[in-house]
Amino acid sequence: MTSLKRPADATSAHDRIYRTLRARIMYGDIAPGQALTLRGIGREHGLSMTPAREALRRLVAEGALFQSVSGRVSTPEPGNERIEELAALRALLEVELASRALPRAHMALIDRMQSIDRTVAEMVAKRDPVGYIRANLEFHRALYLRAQAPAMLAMAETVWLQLGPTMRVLYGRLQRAEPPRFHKAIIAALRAGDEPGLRLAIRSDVTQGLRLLAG
Amino acid sequence: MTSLKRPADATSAHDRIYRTLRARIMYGDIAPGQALTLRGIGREHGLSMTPAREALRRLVAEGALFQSVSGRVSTPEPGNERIEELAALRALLEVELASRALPRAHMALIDRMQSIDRTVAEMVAKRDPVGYIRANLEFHRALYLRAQAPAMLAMAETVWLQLGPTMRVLYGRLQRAEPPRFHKAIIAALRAGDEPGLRLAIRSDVTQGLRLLAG
DNA sequence: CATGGGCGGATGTGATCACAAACGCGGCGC
DNA sequence: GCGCCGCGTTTGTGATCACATCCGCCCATG
Repeated sequence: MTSLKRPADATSAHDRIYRTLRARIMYGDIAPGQALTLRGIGREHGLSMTPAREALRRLVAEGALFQSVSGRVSTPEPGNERIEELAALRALLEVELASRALPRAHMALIDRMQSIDRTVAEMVAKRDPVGYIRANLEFHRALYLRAQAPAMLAMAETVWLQLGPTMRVLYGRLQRAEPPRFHKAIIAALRAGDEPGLRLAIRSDVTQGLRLLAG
Repeated sequence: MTSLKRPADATSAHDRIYRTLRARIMYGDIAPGQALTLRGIGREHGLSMTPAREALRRLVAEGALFQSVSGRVSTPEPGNERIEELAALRALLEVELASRALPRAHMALIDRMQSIDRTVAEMVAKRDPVGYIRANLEFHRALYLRAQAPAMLAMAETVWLQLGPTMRVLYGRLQRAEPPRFHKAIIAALRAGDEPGLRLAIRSDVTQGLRLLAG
């Protein structure tokens, strides 16, 4: 564990740990309730506990991880009321983001979204939950990037992050290999420049999967 | 600086630093562009740089502080487009929070909000920007607490935090001692149970001050 | 055999150290 | 007098250590 190499590192070490863990959590690669230890995370990345501590604390601050009173951190197991609230936040933020992106959506973007949607369908067919969640969020992010609203997009991603572990069990629960129904409606509304239709389609798509949890 | 007694400490040390700094930033007690150093913050609290580092990193993660490429942290000096975006976020989140709180707003809550509003007016008369911002946010928080939506409220507070240093210069800029015009409209809508009116009043109150910056 | 106490390992927290990079100030050259 | 270079100081980063606490497991006891 001797610190020697420092090969022109673009980003700091804790940032690498942070990004790695963040991606794993957001895309449902970690099951709810899983415990994470400072020394364990550090060892996995060949680093000491210092960067691991900062990465974990940041994820806790963002609501991606839960910290018990004794300081142990683990991925959260949110209750239904919290899931519903996060879904409502997704709807609120993403409808606004889509609405702002609509006037700037070129044809190239719509084509790219359709391509991503095909990837989503592939992942559904392969029963790959992590790939599914990643592609699905990529579909949304591609649109929202056009909204030119970085703070709003960051908030939406924070919500995705908090929903990550839940989305895993959720999309593992729906066994039928059905791709998201509302993506086609989203693309159609984008093509038509139909703002009310887009808002409804986004809201439906975002709320869709989460609804069957409460039922 | 030797660690001696830790007698039933309710919260950890970095949390105390975090809360202190967070309050100072949110209520506009720190001017934009002010630099903060790890050793300086630690020394101010009689602690080493370790807890200071974690508190600062958390505030950076929440967007309350800006970190330069060299790692130095300072309070941000946001551009106008970012301020507008944050104001839009306030409107989006707080209208929803108010709408959810409306059916649960008892008479006692409305009375308390009126009392807080008098404090706001006092602070305006005393030309106390920090007291003004604190009382004003307390007015809003009292209402939103009734929404029973902790994640949404946390997001709204994060936006307040990011706007803190800006609000200071903003409310320092409007020299006339005028209390917020729309608080009365908010209270009236609450009394009447008028949801559309409440949504409009909240949106107006939130957007009011920020508008004159762009003008 | 069940249950509770105690002990050892695991874990988080804060302090301190070593080091590299960045900042700033003063002196030197023009 | 003005600008630029260089060095000392400041600052952030990661590693390591000391310590208190927590968790779990094993064994003794009823």
